[in-house]
Amino acid sequence: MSSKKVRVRFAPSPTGGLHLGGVRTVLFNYLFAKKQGGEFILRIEDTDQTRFVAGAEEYITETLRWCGLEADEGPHKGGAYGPYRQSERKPMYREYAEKLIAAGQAYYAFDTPEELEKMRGQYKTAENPSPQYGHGLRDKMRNSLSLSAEEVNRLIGEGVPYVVRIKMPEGETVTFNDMIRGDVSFNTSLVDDKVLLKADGMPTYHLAVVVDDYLMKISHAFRGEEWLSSAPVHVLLWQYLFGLENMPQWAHLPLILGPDGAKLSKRHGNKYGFPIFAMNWTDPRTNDFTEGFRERGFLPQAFVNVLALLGWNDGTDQEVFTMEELIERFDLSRVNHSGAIFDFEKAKWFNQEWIKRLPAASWQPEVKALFEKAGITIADEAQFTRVLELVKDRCALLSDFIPQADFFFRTPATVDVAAIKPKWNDQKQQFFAELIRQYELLQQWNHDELEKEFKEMAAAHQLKPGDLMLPLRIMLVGGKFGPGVFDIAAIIGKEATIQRIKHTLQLVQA
RNA sequence: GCCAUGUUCGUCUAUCGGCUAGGACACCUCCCUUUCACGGAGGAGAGACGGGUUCGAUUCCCGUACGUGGUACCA
Repeated sequence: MSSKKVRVRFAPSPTGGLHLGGVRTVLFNYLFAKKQGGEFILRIEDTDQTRFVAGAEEYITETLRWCGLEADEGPHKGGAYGPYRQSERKPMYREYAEKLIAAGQAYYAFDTPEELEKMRGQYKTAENPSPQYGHGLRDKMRNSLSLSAEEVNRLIGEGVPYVVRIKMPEGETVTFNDMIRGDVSFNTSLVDDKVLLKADGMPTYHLAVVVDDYLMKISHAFRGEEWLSSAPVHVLLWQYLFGLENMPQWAHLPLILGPDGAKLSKRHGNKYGFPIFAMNWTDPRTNDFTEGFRERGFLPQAFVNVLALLGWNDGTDQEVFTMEELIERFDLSRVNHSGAIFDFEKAKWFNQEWIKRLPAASWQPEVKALFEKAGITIADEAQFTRVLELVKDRCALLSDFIPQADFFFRTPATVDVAAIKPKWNDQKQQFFAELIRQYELLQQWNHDELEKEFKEMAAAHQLKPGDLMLPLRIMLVGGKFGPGVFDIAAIIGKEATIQRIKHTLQLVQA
């Protein structure tokens, strides 16, 4: 076992966008595999044809690409263990289902959905709100255990639809060692006879995950904690089909929760106003839109960083990690056991850290696109870089660059005159009127010259520079924010500076 | 209901029997900054409850409570 090549897989169902929890599962898979020099496989679990959603698979692939978590094998790039879509592997599953039936470990069941519903209604009580199709009730249903062999053959011969269900043994204990939780045990009497092969011939997740993990030589299987309850079914299947010695090691990851403590869902995003999905997603059937972290203005490095620290830490106080560091430090034994509530404020902090750490060039194209979308054309890339470096400490999201820097490229739409007026007087009016004249004469239009001239003039007018800089800032920026005023004046140039001062002077007088 | 799993500041977490319980986000105060941030210094803020085991429990065991997940021909 230990000498086996590490092969892990992420096996999403292509039913919509990928949310935080899904991406974190990918991350932990990826980090674990890369640290051991193993392989990371993407497998599409599209066994439910009624839930197929166009574009979902492409969305998943693109999300992994954006996050820098690309698979070594998968439907988009092939590999030695394909196909990587379960719908394309359909013929492979039946033989295993038949094998289980032959061994008496599974059986045919002919109950229609209506009959199942009726059974649940009939046996439902206050103490047992969800009766199970298991050892207690299977004799009362229509299956190859309760029916005679002739009857079963006749039904199958007539083409009556059927499913294959696992026959859960009675009174046995199934135990397996979870890499995160340690030994976990289940009493098989309390697990129902899960459907393995559906009436349409497709396997359910339970059969498919076992067969494909075996066929694809998966060594370690990571999934969310919501799967823990069905683990005994999978363990039994491994025992029956391929031998426990070949079973991958399981790791059930703690869930990511919403602010109310329930498993994170799209609902939380709508309710609390933060993204849930990695990227924007619009459901093609309902047109239901869900915002993504990418479009909200997150850097992939930050997004990955946030996810890594939700349920894991390296034991030190370090919180900002590069992908290389994560791969190096990641250790399953340091993954928490309990679910973690997602905190959007903290996520923004991570993003801000990454914006500050990375050179502007690495995210400049994204920000430039945002500016152009806002109607601001960037002509001079070098100057744009200078502006971005100047304001980046003030931005937690890439979208923050627009309000923090648009005034470098266009006249402020509104000027906060109300912040100037109360302390305005004739002396200041005269000061700025002359400042315009002096600035027009200035030969060297740079930060130092602008400041020098400004201060000399303030002294000449017997005014305190501090009382004049805020008005100047508001004239140039429109409000009380932004980097140094003379930096701004230097960058926007003589013409714009003078024009903005003149414009505000008129507003103040009005 | 049953099964599984979990429970340290508001949130993410450290602690693998010695704790005056540490850090980060958010919050508050101050400094820096003639704006806003960034940065710096402080502050407030936690071991669900009850039993054991132990010289000593946040750490180990049991019980209770509460949370979450599961209980589909969905994954």
